[in-house]
Amino acid sequence: MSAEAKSPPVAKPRRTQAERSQETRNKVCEATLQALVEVGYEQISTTLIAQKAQVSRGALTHQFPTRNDMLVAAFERQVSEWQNGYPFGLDPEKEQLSVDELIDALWDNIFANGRYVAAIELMLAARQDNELGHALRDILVSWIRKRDRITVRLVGGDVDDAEADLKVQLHLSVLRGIAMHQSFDSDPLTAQKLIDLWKRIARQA
Amino acid sequence: MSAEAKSPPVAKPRRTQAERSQETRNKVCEATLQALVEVGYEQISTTLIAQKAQVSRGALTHQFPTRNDMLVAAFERQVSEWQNGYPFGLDPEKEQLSVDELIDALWDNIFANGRYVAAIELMLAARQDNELGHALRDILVSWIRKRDRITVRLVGGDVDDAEADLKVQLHLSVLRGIAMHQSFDSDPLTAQKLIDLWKRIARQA
DNA sequence: GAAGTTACAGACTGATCTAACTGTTTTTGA
DNA sequence: TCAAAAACAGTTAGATCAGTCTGTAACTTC
Repeated sequence: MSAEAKSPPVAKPRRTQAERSQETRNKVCEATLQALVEVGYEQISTTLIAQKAQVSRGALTHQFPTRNDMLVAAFERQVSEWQNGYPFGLDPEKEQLSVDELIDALWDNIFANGRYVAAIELMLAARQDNELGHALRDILVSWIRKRDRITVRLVGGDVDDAEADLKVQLHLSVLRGIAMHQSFDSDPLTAQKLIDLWKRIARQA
Repeated sequence: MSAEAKSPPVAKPRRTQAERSQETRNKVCEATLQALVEVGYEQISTTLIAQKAQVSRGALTHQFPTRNDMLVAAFERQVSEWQNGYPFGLDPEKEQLSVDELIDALWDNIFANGRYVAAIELMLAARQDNELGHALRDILVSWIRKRDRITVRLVGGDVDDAEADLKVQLHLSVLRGIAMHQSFDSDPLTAQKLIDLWKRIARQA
């Protein structure tokens, strides 16, 4: 008699290939972003990332043939996270934010995290690397464009209003500058004080 | 008999050792700063710098035993340049600047130049390198402290006035953010527009 | 359940870089 | 004038790293 005649259709694998791939890619990207924050671009090597991600170097190179592929994927993932969290579940066509709310939302969702500076570091490092630089720039500009358009709407401006756009750019520049300050300054309270001061000033303008 | 008894005092050398040293160091530091702007930290190697500085690698390593020594010296030189140009020949105890003048002065003397971003890149890259990072930080904090104290006086604040100090920090953060923006943005006019907008807003506050 | 495909593991290689080292030239000091 | 010191030039050793390659395991398709 054959119990195996009616064998289970496929003997369901524990994890599909797609799942395995995705898991490895996730681990590598996450480790890369962490390493970027913790030890900086300079220290990143494929060997280090493989160790950090608890993945063999072979697995890493299989998923990301070149080091740049790995860096681009990590960058893309971070940008995606920013995109997914923006505009905070609001509908810019219907809802608007006060200046205070906008500043807090931008800061909390984008700039407060060490990963913003890590992204800057990556962009700076890749500035002159034609291949990597262009790849990162392409990812960035598409997000920037989207972010800026949404933000202008969020503060009640028109998409084509150059003046409103400039104001948004100033908001972003201020927070960017404070984020950079924070990454070097030892006192974590200074950043919040600067944000509060900026809120006060921006409210009047 | 001795013609050499009254020998010419020294037979003046073309260049003294001190001059030769200084010249080599100058060339190397200058080349390093240029390379930092042009090709970025990532691409900098002692070989490249030696070529760029028109100096043999031997001369370079003689003056700067390690790569870090070279980087630190270049950084120090840049900070010195900022120090020497500040506070623009004014006496902060007697003269004061308007908000507009302060913003222009800070921008023109520190932030406008690509070397500001280059310095940021260096600081970021060295963030986790204990040896290099500490050396750069030490150079930076001494200058920062001095700069901030002078700037507070320049706008008429008291050295111990926390509120005035915070305002200065915000000015610096805004310009820092705009400088970063500029280093990525293709349109060179945006920076000036942002500065003008910031002037308008800062004037009112 | 067998053949084919994809994921993974780890060793190897060539290129590159820093730091050390050896030898040469120039300057200095007596 | 001559010996010592400093500046300079170029080579080499050791380490690291990215990318390649070979072999194995897991999954998929027919």
